[in-house]
Amino acid sequence: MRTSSNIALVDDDRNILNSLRMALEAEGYKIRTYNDGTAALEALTEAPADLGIFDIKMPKMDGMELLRRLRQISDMPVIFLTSKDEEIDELFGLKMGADDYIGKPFSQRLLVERVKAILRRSSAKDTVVTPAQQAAILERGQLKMDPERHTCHWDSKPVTLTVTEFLILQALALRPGVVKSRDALMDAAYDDQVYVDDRTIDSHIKRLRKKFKEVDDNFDVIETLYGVGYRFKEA
Amino acid sequence: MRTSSNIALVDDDRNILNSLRMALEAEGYKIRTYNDGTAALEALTEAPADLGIFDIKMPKMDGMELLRRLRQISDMPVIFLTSKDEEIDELFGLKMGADDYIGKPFSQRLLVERVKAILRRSSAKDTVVTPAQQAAILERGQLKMDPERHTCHWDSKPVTLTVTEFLILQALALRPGVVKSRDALMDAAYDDQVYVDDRTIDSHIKRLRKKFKEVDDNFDVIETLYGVGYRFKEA
DNA sequence: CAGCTTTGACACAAGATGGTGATAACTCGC
DNA sequence: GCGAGTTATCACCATCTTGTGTCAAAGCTG
Repeated sequence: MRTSSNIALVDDDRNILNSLRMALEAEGYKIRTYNDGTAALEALTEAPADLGIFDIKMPKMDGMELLRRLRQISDMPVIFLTSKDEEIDELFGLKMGADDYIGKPFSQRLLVERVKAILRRSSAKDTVVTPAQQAAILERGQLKMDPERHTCHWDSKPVTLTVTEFLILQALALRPGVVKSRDALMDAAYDDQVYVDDRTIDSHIKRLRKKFKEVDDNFDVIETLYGVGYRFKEA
Repeated sequence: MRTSSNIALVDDDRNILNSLRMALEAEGYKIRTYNDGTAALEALTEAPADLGIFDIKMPKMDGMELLRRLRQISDMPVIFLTSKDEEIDELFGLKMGADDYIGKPFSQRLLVERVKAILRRSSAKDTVVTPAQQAAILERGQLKMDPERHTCHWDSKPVTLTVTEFLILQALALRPGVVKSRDALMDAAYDDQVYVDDRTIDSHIKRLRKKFKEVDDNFDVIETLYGVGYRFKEA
């Protein structure tokens, strides 16, 4: 990855801190760790991060309070770590814009997935697709998609797409010529909380190409851009 | 390199001092070593360096204190060496502008890479490229670059660039007539932590020139400035 | 519940890319 | 014109990325 995201970990348990640091560094993120909310707040004031992962229960300043104060200076996404027996004021978290809760004990795999999901969203949010666009009939050359009927045609020949395929193709066709990263395509096809492997997008692209090849052997409208993503060929 | 950078090493362990001196001198840097913070501070007050590498734990004056005092007279970049069992006050480091932490034991190769990355950054930091600039369509004479589509045209003829090539050309074209050192180009194309050889930039420049020559035999917009870097020819 | 579809994940191979070192060519100051 | 220093170019190889086949899990239908 060319530019890696910056994550601030805050927990009073150094074991958790260390194991999370390792797990996330293995994914290529830059990690900063803090033992309590006070230190974290100061540091985040100095230098912002792309994502915060806060333990709820901490000495000096707990996660909630940390978030409350942080919100005065930043809108960075935040994941809360909660023990099952801890009282969570989920409403408060919602108001303050906590993006996720993960209950301890949690699997590192789960956490990493959530992290990816959240960072994916915040990095791709500049290219949001409006509901209106999603509902509108889409015509791009030989392609015609009708979301309402969930039908898709190529040269007036019907192509049966599954839901995921439909969403991915739609996201691509909506902006012909524009490269969509795999992250952006995930954003289009999946719920916010879900993160699937990058290669899953490849799988769907493969299935899309195959289905269209069956009605038109020369189908080549989905272009691959090595190291970047996919693109719907411009007219 | 025309003027080799000047590095101040401060550590109370002479073995570390010596091995680091050797490793860094092999890279062509000028090294000055000090055994404690007091001596280092005096010397740095007299004659500044381009980079400091400080052990955190030292007699007389530790690395933190050294940095604090140093900041009153200089903003040179600093790398801290930390033992795993040492308490790092990362916040302090952040405020004071420490640029990196390296935990002992460290590989010399790692350290040398960090050193190069930091010196590169600090020498090129005056020519930062904003994300907005990176996303904007760029037109300079016959050249047209569209980051969103990841397309590049010369006289309306398409030129296919890889990601790295695209970033380097973009950095050059963004400021026609301005010389970009290889360090600055690395900054544009690579993540902060990564350091690649100077020759790598040459390779990419070569590949760029070749690709443009293929569509226009008279292409000469990328100029070489002997001993300095590259420049996008001004209109 | 059985059978079908959809989906995500993985493994592998093929291909693209980019870093590196060597060497030749060049530039510049003297 | 010489020599030191700098750049161009080439080819190799390691690494990263992608396409595809396969499989098992999950979902859906009747």
